[in-house]
Amino acid sequence: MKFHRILVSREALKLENVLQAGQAFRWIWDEKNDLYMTSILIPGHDKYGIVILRQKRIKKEQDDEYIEFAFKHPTWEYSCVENYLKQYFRLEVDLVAQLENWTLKDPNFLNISSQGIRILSQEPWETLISFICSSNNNISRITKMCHNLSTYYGNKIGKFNDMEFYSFPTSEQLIEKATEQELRDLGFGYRAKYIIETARKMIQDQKRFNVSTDQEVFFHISKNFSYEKIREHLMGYTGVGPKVADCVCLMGLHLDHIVPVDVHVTRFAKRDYNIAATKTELAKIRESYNSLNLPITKKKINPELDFIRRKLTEKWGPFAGWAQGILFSKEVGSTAGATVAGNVKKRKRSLDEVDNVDSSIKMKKSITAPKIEA
DNA sequence: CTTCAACCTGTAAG
DNA sequence: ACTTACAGGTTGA
Repeated sequence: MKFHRILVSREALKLENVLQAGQAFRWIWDEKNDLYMTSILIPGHDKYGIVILRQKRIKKEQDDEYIEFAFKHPTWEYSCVENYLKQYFRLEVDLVAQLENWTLKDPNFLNISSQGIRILSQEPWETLISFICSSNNNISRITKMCHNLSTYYGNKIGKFNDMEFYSFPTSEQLIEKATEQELRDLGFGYRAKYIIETARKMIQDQKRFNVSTDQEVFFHISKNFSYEKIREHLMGYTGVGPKVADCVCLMGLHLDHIVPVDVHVTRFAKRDYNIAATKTELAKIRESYNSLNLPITKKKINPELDFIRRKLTEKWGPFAGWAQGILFSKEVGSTAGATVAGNVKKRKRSLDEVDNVDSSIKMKKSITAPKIEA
């Protein structure tokens, strides 16, 4: 297995804080070898492949800082994987410079490190389903759900280190193979219905936009719609409210200025920024969705949270979503009370429990319990 | 239009 | 052992 390097500082990217901290849910951490592994689809190649990443934790003096990647796929060249990873990690965005920029505008950033937290550019369909699963849920279980979707409804990709890898299922595969009851038996709870209905609507959207893949549907709406229209469309799926829609916009459709507002963001927005809307401002927000003719948004939106979203985007600028990622991590870390400064919660998946899935619905423990790193 | 209970499940904490 | 609270929300009344 040959590893290739991509130069990037740990200040700009820390795999441990990006790959398993609530943004992506299908990276597997091999604790023993300190590797991160997943299956990915590179546009232009029809088959999924396996990517392996690693990053040294300690930097020696005057050493270059880099991440390393290896891969397994019939036709990939190292350069196309490198290009893919560069865009997956959005390395064209200078995180250190952005942090400086936020610090200038916002004193709250004064003593904050980036922790190497970046916003990823993920596959939108997978992002949508993952974040539908995220509602009223914890990272450990979301991770488990995403892996189970792949294992039960995706395609077998191949093995690495004795571990079987699967693709993330398309909407078509979900409709073909999964039922609501089966997903419930797999532990999805009330989200089972959301997933089935979303997959069904996605198939309809493919017809409506005259395309044949999930990805093309997202490409279409992202290319032709404004942010408000994109969100309106996303909230047309069952189980998708403003927060999930914004997560898809930010992490799936690279709308970098979008700030998904959840309970943690709401907390620090009020506490640290004193953000509170007046009645007039709330009325104005409602009015804006009326005049733009966005009935679903109007129905699902919470004007108070939408106000917070607007204010934070206004404050932080074009990469506000990235700023949110850093503060969010800090907020969750401190509320969890179990992380040291500079480290986010880390979770692992053990190697031996993943394999060996038979056709019967058994699932449950494919992921080990969350582990907090000291 | 706002408010609020209900919703599945796994796990840590009482 | 047994109970309760909570987790990056959304829905429907």
